[in-house]
Amino acid sequence: MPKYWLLKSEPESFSIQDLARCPKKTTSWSGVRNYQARNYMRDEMKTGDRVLFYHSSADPTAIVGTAKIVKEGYPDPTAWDKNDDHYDPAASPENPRWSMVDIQLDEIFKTPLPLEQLRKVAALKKMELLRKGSRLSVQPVTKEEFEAVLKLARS
DNA sequence: GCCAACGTTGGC
DNA sequence: GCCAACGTTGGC
Repeated sequence: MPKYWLLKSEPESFSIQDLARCPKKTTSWSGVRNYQARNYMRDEMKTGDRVLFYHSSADPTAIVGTAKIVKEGYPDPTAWDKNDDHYDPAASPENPRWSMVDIQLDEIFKTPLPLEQLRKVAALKKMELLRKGSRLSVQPVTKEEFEAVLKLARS
């Protein structure tokens, strides 16, 4: 049974269109520096899990497509790269501290689903993304929520 | 181990 | 740009 997730990205730094241009439409999800998000990637994400791709700090903020996990949690080497924006002096190859997964694009929605629209959907009432103050950049999504989002994208 | 100060996220 | 809602840090 696959699990379901939502990944946030600021399109100014990495958009779903950028993902479409990657070799094999695949990228490593590096740079996450939050323990809860790391734990999901390191411990719970499995190959074949499905992903909703969300554009934060965008106009409008919206779920813009889907992807899947193609490689399970492994060390994030940007953590010990001094020139990387997400450099962490406490991380090293011996003690990686941060993890990432690889994702591959499945689909870019013809029409993005903005937050405003998602808030109107009864099936998504409890979705973590829509909770006030929700900041987690890697979130679990229920099967029901994932399917409700897909249904919206096709309507 | 508490908690105030600080830094960050992210919608608006 | 504002600011609410976080998460992290570090003094004690």
